[in-house]
Amino acid sequence: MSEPARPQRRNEIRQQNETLILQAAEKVFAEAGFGGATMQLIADLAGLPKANLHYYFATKEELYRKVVQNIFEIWLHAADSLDNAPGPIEGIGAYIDAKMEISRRHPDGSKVWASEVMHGAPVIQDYLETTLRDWTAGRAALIQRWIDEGKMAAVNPEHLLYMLWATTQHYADFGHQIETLNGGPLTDAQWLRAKDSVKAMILRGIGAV
Amino acid sequence: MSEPARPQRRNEIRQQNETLILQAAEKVFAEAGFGGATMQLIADLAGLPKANLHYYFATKEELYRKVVQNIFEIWLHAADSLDNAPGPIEGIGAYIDAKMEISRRHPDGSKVWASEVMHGAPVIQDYLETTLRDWTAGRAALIQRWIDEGKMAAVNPEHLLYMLWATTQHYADFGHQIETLNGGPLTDAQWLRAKDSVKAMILRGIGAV
DNA sequence: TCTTTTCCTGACCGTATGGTCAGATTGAAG
DNA sequence: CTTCAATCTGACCATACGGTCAGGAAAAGA
Repeated sequence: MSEPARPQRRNEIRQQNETLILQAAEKVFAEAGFGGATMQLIADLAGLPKANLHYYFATKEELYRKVVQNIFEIWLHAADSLDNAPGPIEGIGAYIDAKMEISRRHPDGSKVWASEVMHGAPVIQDYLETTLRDWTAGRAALIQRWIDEGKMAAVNPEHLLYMLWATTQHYADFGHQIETLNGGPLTDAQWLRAKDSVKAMILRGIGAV
Repeated sequence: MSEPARPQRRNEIRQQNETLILQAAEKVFAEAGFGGATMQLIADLAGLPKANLHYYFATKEELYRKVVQNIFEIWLHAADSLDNAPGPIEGIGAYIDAKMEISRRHPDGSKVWASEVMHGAPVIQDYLETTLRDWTAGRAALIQRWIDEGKMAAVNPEHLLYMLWATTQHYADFGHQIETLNGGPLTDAQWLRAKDSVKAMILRGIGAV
């Protein structure tokens, strides 16, 4: 085997421990916020001594930055569904599907992102001003094109994007509230219904039928 | 004058300092999160010595609890617009107006609430399970009644409520992101457009026309 | 095998934070 | 004026946290 299951190859040690730490960090940052999170908690969750964390990530800020950057990557790739779609029904429908799936599979990441933005984006302000800004402008233009082609109602593209973000991420960021009102975690069927409800209301709301 | 402008009446001293501290606390908690906020920061913002804070609020947790409870009150009263409305156009329209206004006027409160829920509602879990649960059930029934009367499409009432919360609160919680994309704070006209966009998309989305 | 580089970690340090307290100050009551 | 209770605050304390470091273990290279 050239790729053994429990190896101690140098390359893999680094890779393995870094992802281990990043996963633990994402969870702790999501649950406690940046200020409430402690390196000791992250270390315990990762099953490593605290000093080992500082070997891979010099400071708490650096570790946090990596966590946020990872989330941002996932976020952006979710938008591939929007592009190359013939119209809003397929494009926005698929985008909602993708974002709802992220809310379900990566709720911690969503919370860290929300927390970061709520606190004024001290770490990823530059991303907002460059990458996200360009991204938004591009998709707004795409939506405007669909409007001009008579494929949907003349809604404001930016506010439509905000609504898409808000509605889908709500199921992650406010998942605890939803679970409390629901009397427990959403089942597969309930997630499906949530997704369908969101898609139905938004697609009808933008006149794409 | 029985109510002088700068009095030092015992009653008013307490009242005045408590609200002063609560306002400062709301801002600091919103900007830094519970873990990142410090009593010293709150004291400085309130213009009082730190020890004075502990005279009015024994612990950081107690102060935080009061802040969250205050927000919750405002939240609930915003729903009066829903009740006693003849139908969804007036009721939900007014509710969106009210919640958008709160997002504009009390963004800090909204952020503290979001943060509290995201971290698993350690402080207001009982409120979620009692007050909010009853509240939600009542409004869901109201929406269902409108559906049964043919005044709107047969959407899922709970998911409609989630969409209303998510969309309106997004303008407070993610206000920094929106401002960055917008190139500055929203003007009066832009807030009006935001409100109208949200109302138009949601009302059309639920088939209330 | 010997050397070098990477990885690992217990013990430690300086600082910041939440909270305390004794005593001063100030308004109310008689 | 005197008394009493409420209000205020500088100084202080114990703790917890982020971060450091010297030195040991282990893999890679020669």
